[in-house]
Amino acid sequence: MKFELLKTDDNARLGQITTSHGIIETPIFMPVGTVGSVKALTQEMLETLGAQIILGNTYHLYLRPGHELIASLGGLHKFISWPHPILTDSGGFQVFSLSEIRKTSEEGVIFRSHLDGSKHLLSPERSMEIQLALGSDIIMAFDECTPYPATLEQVEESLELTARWARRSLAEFNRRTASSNGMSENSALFGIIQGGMYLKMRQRSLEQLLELELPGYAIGGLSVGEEKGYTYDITEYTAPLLPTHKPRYLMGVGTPEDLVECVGRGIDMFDCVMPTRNARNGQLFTSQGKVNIKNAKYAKDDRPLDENCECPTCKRYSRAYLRHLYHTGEILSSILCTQHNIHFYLDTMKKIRQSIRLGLFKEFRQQYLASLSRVS
RNA sequence: GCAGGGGUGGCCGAGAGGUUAAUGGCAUCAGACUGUAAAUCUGACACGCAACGCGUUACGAAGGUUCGAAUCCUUCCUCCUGCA
Repeated sequence: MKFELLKTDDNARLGQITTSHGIIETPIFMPVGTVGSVKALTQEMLETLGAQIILGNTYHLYLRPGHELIASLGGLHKFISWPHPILTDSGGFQVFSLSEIRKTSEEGVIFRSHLDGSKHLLSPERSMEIQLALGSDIIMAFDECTPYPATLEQVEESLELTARWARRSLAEFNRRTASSNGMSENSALFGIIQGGMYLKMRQRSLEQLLELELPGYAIGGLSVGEEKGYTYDITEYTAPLLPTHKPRYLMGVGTPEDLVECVGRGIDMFDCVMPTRNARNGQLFTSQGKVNIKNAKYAKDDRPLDENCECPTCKRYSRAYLRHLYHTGEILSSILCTQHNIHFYLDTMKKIRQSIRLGLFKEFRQQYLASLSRVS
């Protein structure tokens, strides 16, 4: 993996990540495909929409169908027929989201499978083994996504654990790939900064992880229920302290506004479940703001969802039809709505990149944010 | 005609004298969703109002018994099943 910083415009950065499965233009949004599928979309559709990289999840793919099975079938890219870049999350987020059914120790985390209740240990070593078996282009260190709210002491303890796990992740990565710097021919290991909502703790976490000189860094533990101001403040504080010539990934963020705001604070990569999940629940993102397609007011509305949108959904179908599909529970509802939302997110990133290229990011940001608050 | 069983809020369906404006489910309306245990979850859902309270009307219809009835009695309307 190689990262080139092509241009900056204030704090916004235009760059390019080269992996063995292709080039990623940054800033980028990465659709989430937890179990080897971006829900409701085919790989063909993702390609048509211009997705450059998608996510997979260590915990979920380990449970089903199993990383060994995937490895025996030639790796995740081949298994799901996605010849483009893939990033896998380490399972660190499941430490947070499955807190009811897991137990954390120094060694790692014991999960009770949400599928059958069986016990499984996920550790830095295990996470590396799984992600390498999957053949992921970008591998995330195994971390603990610190919950919110948390006291200073809790945050400190959590970030220290994440740092120790990061060291172990790196050691295991190097051991398995016979490399020395978290970067093999096929994969690169990214570290994750924790530290809750405390700037000092963020700095501490950052210093610990920078020592490892990993090929890329992520900011984790945001958008976990905190007030929006924190998300931006922590990002604004943390991002500039990360190495200039390495990619910066803000994990799990966010809304369209978040993307623009955080590119403006120096972020290169984003992923979020929001466009896909919300699409399935009838909430669509448009150039004029959010639209709840289930609302009665769209029953007789024969306009396209977003008149400014070039996606296959908007070019062909009406709001009335989309509402009908949602209300009748048709599978096509999820498909068309997800297609639109992913298009909207990817298109936003494309416009962001273009504006940075032209040195007009600030103008774009202002105009974009203003348009989102229009009534639709 | 005889025997038996029913009619409950938009629909289905509980409740069998008093915390019942009436459990549930569906439908409807609105909201939420941020490294996916999510095609999920939450709220509203008789009507009116100066509305975390008050008033009115409600369990096929009309009477009645009772301090009190969707729940008991009478008549009527109506639906279903079996036998003729």
